[in-house]
Amino acid sequence: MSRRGCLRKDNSSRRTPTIRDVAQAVGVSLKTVSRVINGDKGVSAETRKRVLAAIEALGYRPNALARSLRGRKTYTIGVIITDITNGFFSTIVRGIEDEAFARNYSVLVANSDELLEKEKLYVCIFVEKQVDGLIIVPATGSQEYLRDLASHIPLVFVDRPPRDFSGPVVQVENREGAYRLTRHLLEHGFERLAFLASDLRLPTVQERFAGFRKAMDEAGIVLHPEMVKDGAKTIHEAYRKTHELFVLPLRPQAIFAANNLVVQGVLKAIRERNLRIPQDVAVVGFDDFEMADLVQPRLTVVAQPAYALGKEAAVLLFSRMTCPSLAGETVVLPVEVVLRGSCGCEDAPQEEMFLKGVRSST
Amino acid sequence: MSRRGCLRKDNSSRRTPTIRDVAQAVGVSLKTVSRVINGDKGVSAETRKRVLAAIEALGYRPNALARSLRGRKTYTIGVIITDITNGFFSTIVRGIEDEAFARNYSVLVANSDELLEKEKLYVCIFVEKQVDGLIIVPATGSQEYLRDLASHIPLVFVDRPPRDFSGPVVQVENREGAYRLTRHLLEHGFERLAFLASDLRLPTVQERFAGFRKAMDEAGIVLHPEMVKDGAKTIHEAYRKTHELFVLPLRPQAIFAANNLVVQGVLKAIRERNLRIPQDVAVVGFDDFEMADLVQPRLTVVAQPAYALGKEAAVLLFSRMTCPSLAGETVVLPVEVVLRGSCGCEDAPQEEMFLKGVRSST
DNA sequence: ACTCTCAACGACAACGTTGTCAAGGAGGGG
DNA sequence: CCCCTCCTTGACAACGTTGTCGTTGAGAGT
Repeated sequence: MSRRGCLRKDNSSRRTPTIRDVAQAVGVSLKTVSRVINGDKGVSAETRKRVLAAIEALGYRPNALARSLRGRKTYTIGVIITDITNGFFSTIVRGIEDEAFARNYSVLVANSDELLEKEKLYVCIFVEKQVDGLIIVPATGSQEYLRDLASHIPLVFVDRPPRDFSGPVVQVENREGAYRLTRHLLEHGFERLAFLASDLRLPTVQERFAGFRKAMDEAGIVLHPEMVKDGAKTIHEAYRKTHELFVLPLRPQAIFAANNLVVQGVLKAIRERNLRIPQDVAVVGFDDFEMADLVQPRLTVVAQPAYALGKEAAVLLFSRMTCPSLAGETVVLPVEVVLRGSCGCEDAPQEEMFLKGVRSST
Repeated sequence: MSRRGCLRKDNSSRRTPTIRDVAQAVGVSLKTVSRVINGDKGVSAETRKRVLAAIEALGYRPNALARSLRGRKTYTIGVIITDITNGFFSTIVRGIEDEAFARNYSVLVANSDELLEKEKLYVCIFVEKQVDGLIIVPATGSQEYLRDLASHIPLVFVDRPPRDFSGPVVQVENREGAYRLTRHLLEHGFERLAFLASDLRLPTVQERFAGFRKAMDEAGIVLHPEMVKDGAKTIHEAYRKTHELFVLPLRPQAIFAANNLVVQGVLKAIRERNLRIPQDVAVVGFDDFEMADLVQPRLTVVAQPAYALGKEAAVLLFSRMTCPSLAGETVVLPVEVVLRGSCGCEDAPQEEMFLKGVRSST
């Protein structure tokens, strides 16, 4: 009487329980348990109840990995932005996440830091992790490397179109917004306008510059090269570039800051120089943010619908995931010029509820 | 001559290639290809070269899902914060993501919106997705539900300790920071201090309030209940609560805003009332952020090392992942009181490089 | 010539699910 | 009584990897 056959099928050890353990406990097949978990029909009420009880008792949790491997669907999307720390991008991510959450999807996030290599690496990692779709804020450089991938996995770009590659993009009216804002500046009578940007190679920045330029051209104003500054990728760099602007023999009368980081650097430099806004120099920015409303004077900006940008990108991605035949659409969201004090307008904060007749006390 | 045996093993159709396709192409076993992919030894240079060539030719990419299922490791961690839109949390996430990236890990993020149910749901989803670890900013409520989970998966909390549950936490000196800042306010001679918070049930807020209170007690100042306001979870709510503070018969001389959102609401209300800071009312905040430096006067705050908070949490998580025996540690990071103008101090912005002798021009 | 070692490689099972197909029994209609 | 249908259930394979173990053959040592 050997001990052969005494198979060590001891499942009692501390291991996270699987569907097999549940089946064994109830005395049914794997498939039956699977059916209960997925709410499939074809299970008697009696059996279902027993299976559910066993699941509860054992503390069984389905393994999404196995499910995904089998079902070829991970319910996960990848999001690559340049830097989550930037309020504009974190708001986009929030828009995406909310939409994903509503559809039972999770979100993998990555910061590319505007580095193409990092972007590529993350794309590779996320693809290997079998994400069901990818939303990308393309870094400077060529997105040509995505060509092959695009036919295998749904892809959507946000904020900027990719380079050397065409795919669905969700972006804002950069040109139009910059054009309108610049015109407004010109209507105030300013002529020496400076344009300060993070990176003129960025599509968004190019569009904004085009709008800026168009307004200038239409007004017949010559734009001096030294009034256009590039490379202000951080607040500090923007701050430095602003100072450079002010040591010029002909100082700018107004500064167009091409994004939210730049405008903060500009503000900092101006404060340091004890210049008054807008009397000594007017300032406007592209992209609104909470604090733009709280500095003195309040900042005039082009407000971008960052949250909607993310949400629409997600909506577009999901629609392409269910119906890949959709052609590469481009969605352009409207922007709004928000006039406050920094452009030279008289700043009239809207009265809010609590001020109805209460303004008295100092 | 029947057609039996003519098995339809046609792998040429457009399907993403697997390790099997590579093996077939080269004429070796699955295992050999696997070895090449993983850099295992036991493969001749010749074979390795041919396998690599086939991988390249077929555009093969390993499937991380299958790998993870087999290897019981996903190289993914889950991060649950309350709202990525809040600069404090997005910076924490950045700290985590950088550390994860350095270790070849990816990050799943989720916003709980301070809703316990949402937090639970995400924990459940992430666990099912087999994340290797979890970093959580616990929402208000009890984290007791994590008790069972904690023995199965490494868990680290950031910013706040969980309730009804003990686990490793990475947080800042809330009490100490608030205490020091409050003392500073008292040294300016203010006596009627108001404390405005998002939610007094939050551990961080409780600690900050305790520090605030301690300073007040030590100074022998009675704290009137109406000087403590709760429930300012958004900028707008903080704004409203601030107005409430000002219709009181005895208005506060200084306001302690318990977080970065609150301080923005406070600022907005004060602006609207045309009060001067700090002459009419002083303002200080907990948590520093870029714009605190740009409002007029600049904001005096307790600066929290948000990035380090995230980074340390990740470091702690990874160390627990490799060595689960580690007891539940608590890491407390130091804070710094940053004196600027809003507390009543004379605001002296530090001279920066560009101002060396340039200040002249107006 | 024989054994021994070691490198190179492969067959097989397993990770935890779910889709496919088929079986078994109950019930209804002729 | 038989056939057909429907409901419930289960066996098996497959998803794409990798760990275990076994096989083969070349070369070294005696």
